[in-house]
Amino acid sequence: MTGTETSSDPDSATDETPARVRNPWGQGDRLRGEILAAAGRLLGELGGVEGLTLRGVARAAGIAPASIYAHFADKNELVAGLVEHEYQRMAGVLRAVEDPHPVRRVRAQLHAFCRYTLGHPGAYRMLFGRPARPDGDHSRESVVDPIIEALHDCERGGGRLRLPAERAAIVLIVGVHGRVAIQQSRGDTDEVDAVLAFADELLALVFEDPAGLGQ
Amino acid sequence: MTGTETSSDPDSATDETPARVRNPWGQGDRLRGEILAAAGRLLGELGGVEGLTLRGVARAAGIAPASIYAHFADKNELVAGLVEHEYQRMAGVLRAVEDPHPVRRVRAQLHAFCRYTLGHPGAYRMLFGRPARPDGDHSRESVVDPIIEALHDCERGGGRLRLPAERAAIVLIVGVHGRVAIQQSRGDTDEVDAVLAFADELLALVFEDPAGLGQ
DNA sequence: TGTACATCAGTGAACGCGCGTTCACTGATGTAC
DNA sequence: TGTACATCAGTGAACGCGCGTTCACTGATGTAC
Repeated sequence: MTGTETSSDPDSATDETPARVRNPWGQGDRLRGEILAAAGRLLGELGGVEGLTLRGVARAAGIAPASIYAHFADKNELVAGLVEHEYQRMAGVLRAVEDPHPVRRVRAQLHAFCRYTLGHPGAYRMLFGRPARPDGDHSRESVVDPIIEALHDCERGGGRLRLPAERAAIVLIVGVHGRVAIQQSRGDTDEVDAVLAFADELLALVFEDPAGLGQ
Repeated sequence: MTGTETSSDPDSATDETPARVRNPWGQGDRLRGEILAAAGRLLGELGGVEGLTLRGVARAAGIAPASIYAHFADKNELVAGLVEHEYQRMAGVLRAVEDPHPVRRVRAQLHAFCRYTLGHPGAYRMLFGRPARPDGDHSRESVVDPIIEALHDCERGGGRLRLPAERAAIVLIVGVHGRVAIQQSRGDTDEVDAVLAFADELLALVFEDPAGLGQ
């Protein structure tokens, strides 16, 4: 329903968009954030970076296409900025997970990952569906490391893993990643429960004694 | 190195392409196959369906863009045809796996899936990276069912699974799927061994007694 | 206090390009009589 | 055997469109003297 404009000029926001007030002196950088936010919204609507255009982002942000160039050298830089932006949002969600009980923490981390990526398919596809990532592939540190940490805590608490914690963590997020990807490719991102159940199943597999997990 | 054309007309195959001989009377359908083959090649070069254009396919096939319309109503139909085409190729590879020993068969199936998808990143991304699939989602039958079959054979042979065979099969291909996706997103599709090792790890997790797997 | 000027945030119109699609056509191969 | 015509595989040129990008600009807000 985004293409229902009646104007002949697709750049103008005809439907009484309230003519954005310009940012005050010295705060021109704020537009950068607004552009990224608009691009992020668009990412959600489009389901990925595929149909993302500078003109579309400008339209969504209520500015002229040319205005983007004050903040990003070209389209590539916009996309790179968007990748970083969306990556930080996701990493923030994972970092926010805390639970004194280590097994429950791992579980919560996996669930948070599932919920967030299912809720943001466009961002997910942009971040994980392409050989274009925040440089140095620091997704490892932010996504895997907290899980390794929690698994170590599990072992200290007496839990017995069937794999070294490092490998187990990878099995967990890789598996969950695959499950989310499949759900996405079905276009069925509302069906969260089945994905969470899969995460639990995987978690049980990684421990020697699945029965004792809950305690 | 595909864009090194010196001509001003990007549609003409300037670099002495040998001016394709037209198909004989009554065999016009052969062009359909040639178009799909050319599109498949392009898919590999582009790493996905993203940059695929009718004009590009025509160039790769050595025909005029207009000639495609004799075989596909529009671009969507071309892509749909390509999905079906590539899907059949992949399913064929999996179907070809056979081994009397059921555990080895599951392993070979997983490895075949890994090898094929790593070797065809563009096709993989087209097939699994989007809510556009051969209708009815028959990927389940062709990919998962052979694995379920083999797992049942494992059980009949005395192997003990930690999960019902149906769930175990899903854990296996979903996990392997995730692993491949990550490898793809790193752009590192030559590193096959690590992916195969992951598949083995997952396979061991699914059985009660990993040690007895080999026999 | 006034005024000339610099700086800032952002615009509007234009550019050349490759795209998907249409349409009238060409020339070789077959068929009817 | 000849000839008129139908059918086939495929083409070339053109169309309108949205795209990324450039460039000269506008008008408000600050600073120097």
